[in-house]
Amino acid sequence: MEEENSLIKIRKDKLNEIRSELNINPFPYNYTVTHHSSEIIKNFDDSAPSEAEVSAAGRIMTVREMGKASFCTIQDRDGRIQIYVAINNVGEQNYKLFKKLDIGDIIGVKGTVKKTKTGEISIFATSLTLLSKSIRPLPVVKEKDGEVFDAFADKELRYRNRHVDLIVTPGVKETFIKRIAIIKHIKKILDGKGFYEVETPVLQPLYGGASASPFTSRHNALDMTLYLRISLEPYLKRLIVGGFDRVYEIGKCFRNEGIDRTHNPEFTMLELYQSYADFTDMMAITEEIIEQTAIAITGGTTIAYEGKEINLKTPWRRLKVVDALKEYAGLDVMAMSDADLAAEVKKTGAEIKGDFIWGLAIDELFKQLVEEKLVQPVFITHHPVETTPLCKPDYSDERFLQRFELFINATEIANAYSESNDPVFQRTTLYEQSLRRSVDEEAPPMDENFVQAIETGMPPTGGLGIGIDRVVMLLTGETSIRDVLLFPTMRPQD
RNA sequence: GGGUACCUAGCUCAAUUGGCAGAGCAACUGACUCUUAAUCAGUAGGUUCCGGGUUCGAUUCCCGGGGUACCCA
Repeated sequence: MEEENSLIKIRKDKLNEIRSELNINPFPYNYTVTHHSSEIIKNFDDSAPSEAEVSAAGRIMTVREMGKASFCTIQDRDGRIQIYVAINNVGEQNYKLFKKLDIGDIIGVKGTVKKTKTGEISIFATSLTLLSKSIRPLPVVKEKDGEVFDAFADKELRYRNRHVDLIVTPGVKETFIKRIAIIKHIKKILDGKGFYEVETPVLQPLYGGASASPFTSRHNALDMTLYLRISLEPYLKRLIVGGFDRVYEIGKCFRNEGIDRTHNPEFTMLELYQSYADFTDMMAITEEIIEQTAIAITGGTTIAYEGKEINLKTPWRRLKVVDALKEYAGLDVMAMSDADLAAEVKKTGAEIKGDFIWGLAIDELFKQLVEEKLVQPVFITHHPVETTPLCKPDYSDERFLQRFELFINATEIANAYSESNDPVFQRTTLYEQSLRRSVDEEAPPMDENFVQAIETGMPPTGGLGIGIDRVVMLLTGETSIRDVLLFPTMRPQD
């Protein structure tokens, strides 16, 4: 148990005094709230002040005591409002209670709404009710004219104590409310197009749909290993086979890899699959999702991010991987020998796992030399066939795929395919991929049940994956994934 | 995986060349019936992230460990 500091001791003593001296239950069961702070301020009519009583509740954030009349500010679900507490209005017992309250306590207030002499709309309290006594002190953040003093600045403490961060750091709650709105809006768009939202297994006997190391867990009763999914793809495709012709899922995926500004071990993906569609249909859906959501959240299609201006107005540019290499890196990879390609890869400092493979070399060069330059939205298309076994080759040149990745602000936001549905081809490519496990530990194992599903017959299908956390970062201006995850993964403290 | 920086009171931060560990806010006591970063007077509050080492003496220098942030692969 944590050692008790003196501030907590003092607050526990006050808690006992409230019970024993004032005969007040510090943790009552409910309280009737008639108005929230923002409504009170919005509804206030200076020309005809109402004498009607309002009842509000919230957490005490500031206290200014002055003898027999004091001010405090409470914070509720959507803002703050000042409370005027005068002994003449609330009575002696209530005022004694007020003197024992601390920043962080949750109170209910009844009173009338008026402006103070200095013009601040306030509740002139007629009674106070303690709703919950706080015994652990909050960081004290002061604010004047929008300027914040003594901000709760230690990111480690903020992430480890997000409940505190949400209370005291301006804007944090708003970011997460935006996240909620973004996801809601995306669902609305897809629901409107006749997509069914489904839930597929998080715990899986085999994993696939991406190249990544999984988290491993164990089922005791079945005495078996289970993996946390690395993508949503394998089960959503089974549903396409099963006759759901349009499905999507927004859910957590888990990848056992490092943590940085754009990676958290658990993150949220949207994947959708549409029967009878191809990757160009997926481009149209991607454009609609991002553009329309940006308009709904930010009010327009131009967003400022890290000092750059990003224009999300559609349609977006489409550029083949090999053309992007020509344009941004000055490399005509189609005219280069394998040896030249290998030498270029080596120059970038990257390494190719296993033997030289033409398509993977081109993919690596793209990642190393081009990605960082793709600030405005662009669909990068036609990756080499070796980059994934789950996508159809393009009929006009079978060395390349009917695939795109969407880049915005040098970050991969979406990835889409004309999904592979030739079962003979699919069995071969997945088997070959599983063999790569000897040189690439991220290559997923062979999934016989998945191949059998494809063998049953999957319609031509367009598939799309969107990194929700990255979309939220883009639309909220946050530069770290940790600032758009309520509870980012942290190492244990001790 | 590599590099750099940071970790001091509940919070935000100081501490000169290695020389008594400090301030503001918060807390506590008192004054104050329209304050708003309230004000005024006073009081208290520390395992300087952890473990070693050098030294008469370490928050400071060295080694190891932990955590976080930023940059790079």
